[in-house]
Amino acid sequence: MKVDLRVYKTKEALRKALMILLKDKGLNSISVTELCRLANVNRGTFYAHYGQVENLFEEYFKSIMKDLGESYLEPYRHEQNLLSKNLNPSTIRIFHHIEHYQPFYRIVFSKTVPLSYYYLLFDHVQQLIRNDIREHYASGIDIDIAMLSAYQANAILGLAIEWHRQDFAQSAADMNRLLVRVLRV
Amino acid sequence: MKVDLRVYKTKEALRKALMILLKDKGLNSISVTELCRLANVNRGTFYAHYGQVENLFEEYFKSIMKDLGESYLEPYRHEQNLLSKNLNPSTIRIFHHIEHYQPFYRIVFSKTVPLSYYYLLFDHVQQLIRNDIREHYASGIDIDIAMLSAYQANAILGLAIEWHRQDFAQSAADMNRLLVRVLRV
DNA sequence: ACTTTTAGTGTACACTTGCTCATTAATTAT
DNA sequence: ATAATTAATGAGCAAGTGTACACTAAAAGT
Repeated sequence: MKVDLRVYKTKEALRKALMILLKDKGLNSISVTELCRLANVNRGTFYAHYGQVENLFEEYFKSIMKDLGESYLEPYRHEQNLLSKNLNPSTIRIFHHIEHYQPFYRIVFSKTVPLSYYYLLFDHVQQLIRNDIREHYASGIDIDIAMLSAYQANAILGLAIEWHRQDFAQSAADMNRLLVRVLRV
Repeated sequence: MKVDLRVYKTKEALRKALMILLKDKGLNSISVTELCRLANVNRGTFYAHYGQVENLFEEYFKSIMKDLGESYLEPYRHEQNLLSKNLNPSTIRIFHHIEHYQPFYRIVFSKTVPLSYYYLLFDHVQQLIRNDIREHYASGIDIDIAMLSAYQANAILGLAIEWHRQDFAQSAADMNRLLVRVLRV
């Protein structure tokens, strides 16, 4: 099933308009009306596709999450397990990923945005960790894997939050080294 | 300076109305109009005090955060350091705190709510951890304390998120025991 | 090329939002 | 008790929201 060209054009126009507006205002203060005005799309058309500005952003979000999954999952497999003590910093790509999409993550970590985006990010990282645990601790360790992976995934995101709060002052490589040292405490 | 009785009454009425509405709808789908209708408060009065529904909720939030700070900070001081290997589960009160205010935390952890509430919670836990680190690791360890505390605080919140996701199936005591085991992995 | 399908448009309506301001009324200070 | 203060009200306004529906036009299938 091919995508209707009209739909494609409409969505592109809206996405581009959103990116422009996001440069100087928060997601929640962008009205449907001004977005459509800028995108030259009828307001009714917007509602047919999205319903609210957040949903449009979410679509973009998911494409970026896909990048995190595809580009960064593979390297893990060929390296030491993710959270062991003899962790190789270069295997952890999440900070590089965030650095690469920095303008985007400034939005994701901004206070006014709904918690759902954080959860989408959390889910992805948790999944990466979960795979890692499954591979390296074999079948059964005596702890709930959902809980263990939630703990470790969110710990890393804690560093990302603090990184954001410090306005991304450190480089991604710095953050990797920092993670390794934190794991040794 | 005494609080004007009229102000007190208005805020009370609004807080109660909000609690009622929150029982069967999300924070973001509560309109100012319906809130004021239920509270018998003029819409203009609401805007004079809060500006948006979120700010009203935030006021309530902060009173609960105060409880987390006051009731749970003290016990830490007389126990082993918080995140050492010989941690006593009973010293960690955060899960009990969440359990106690469970209906409230169902809102805080719900997807549609702004990230700011999560940050308020994060800040408090980070502060607890930070104090703990300062006391037990003395003056200088070779790592950025902001980062280390962010890591550890958010790790614990990761467990809370997963707990919420599993609909608080475990008891707070279970969560404490789980934390101890996670720390030993 | 022609028909069918379906996305997008324009308009309309009832409602909410955020804000302002003169008026009313409750509370505080004397 | 009375005056001074200030919070709350009600009304009004321009703008945005969410939804509906007949229409127009672009794209897909043949």
